[in-house]
Amino acid sequence: MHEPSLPIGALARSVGCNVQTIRYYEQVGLLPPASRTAGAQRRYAEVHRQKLSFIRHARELGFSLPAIRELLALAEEGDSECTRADRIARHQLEAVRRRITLLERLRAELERMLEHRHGRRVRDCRVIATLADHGLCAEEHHEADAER
Amino acid sequence: MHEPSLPIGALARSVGCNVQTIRYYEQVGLLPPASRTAGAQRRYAEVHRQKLSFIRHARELGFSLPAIRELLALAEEGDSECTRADRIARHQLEAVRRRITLLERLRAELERMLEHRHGRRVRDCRVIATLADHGLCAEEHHEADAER
DNA sequence: TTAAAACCTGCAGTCACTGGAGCTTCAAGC
DNA sequence: GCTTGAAGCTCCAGTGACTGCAGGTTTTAA
Repeated sequence: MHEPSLPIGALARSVGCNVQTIRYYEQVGLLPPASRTAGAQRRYAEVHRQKLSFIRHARELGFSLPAIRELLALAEEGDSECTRADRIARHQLEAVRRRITLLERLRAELERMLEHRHGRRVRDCRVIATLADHGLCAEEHHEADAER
Repeated sequence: MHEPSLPIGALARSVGCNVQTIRYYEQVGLLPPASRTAGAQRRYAEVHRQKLSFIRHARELGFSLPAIRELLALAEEGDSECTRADRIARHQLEAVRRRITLLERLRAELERMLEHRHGRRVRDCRVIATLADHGLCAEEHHEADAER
């Protein structure tokens, strides 16, 4: 067996992240240490690629590193109940939904700002005015993000 | 005139942020320094409240601090052309739209993950499986966020 | 053998705050 | 005037998830 043969750069290219990120994941214990050549360079096996791919995919879905850590641990032991993983995913989904709602409001307001610009001088500028006077926006979006 | 009379805590409450944030804005030069009491406590005037409100509102809309700095400068001199402010807002709107598109995809995938869970053991868990195997997601959302 | 590309460690920086330690000042009640 | 507790002060470190750099070493192909 000569399995672990992927240098860090090739691994990075293969999952679409950069090398510092991989070293960072190793440092914080998300990714198990690679084996090393005589000259101390990292060489990765297929199992690393799979785990890293899992992590990156989860990151793209917006999971935090602590959440991913837990998901990885759950994935490891295939016997345990799925409910915990479900709960994490559901939590994430709710966060995503909240964020979308918020962003939709922002989009609406920005569009309104840009549509209604009638002045070409700042003093009549809707963009500035809207920002200056919170009362000008139709919906109130005060409630505080609470997220991120 | 006894204008500047608002202590930092009251100002914070009135715009819905916390006091450290206000001190931070002063530190990075977004908010002009408040006048001080004999005992060196900050006292704010109405103009500060307006400016801070502008900043917070812009932050809620997703503007970065550098962008806000520029918008504030523009708002200051009411004579200049509005186009710059427009460009900033338009740029921001595009970013918001991209973000929404991305998040909609994430939401769809998370929902799919959660709907199709048939196993109650991790080894059959759709959540874990989806994360482990990128091929399982219908749309591809690889292109790299590029945003935020 | 040589040269360039890729790798290594260690540390600092990013963004927009947030939190804490340890101290001082203010305002209200007595 | 005195006390007390809330609110303020400065300075510094930490957050999350990386990213970038300096200065050196290893690998690989020509």
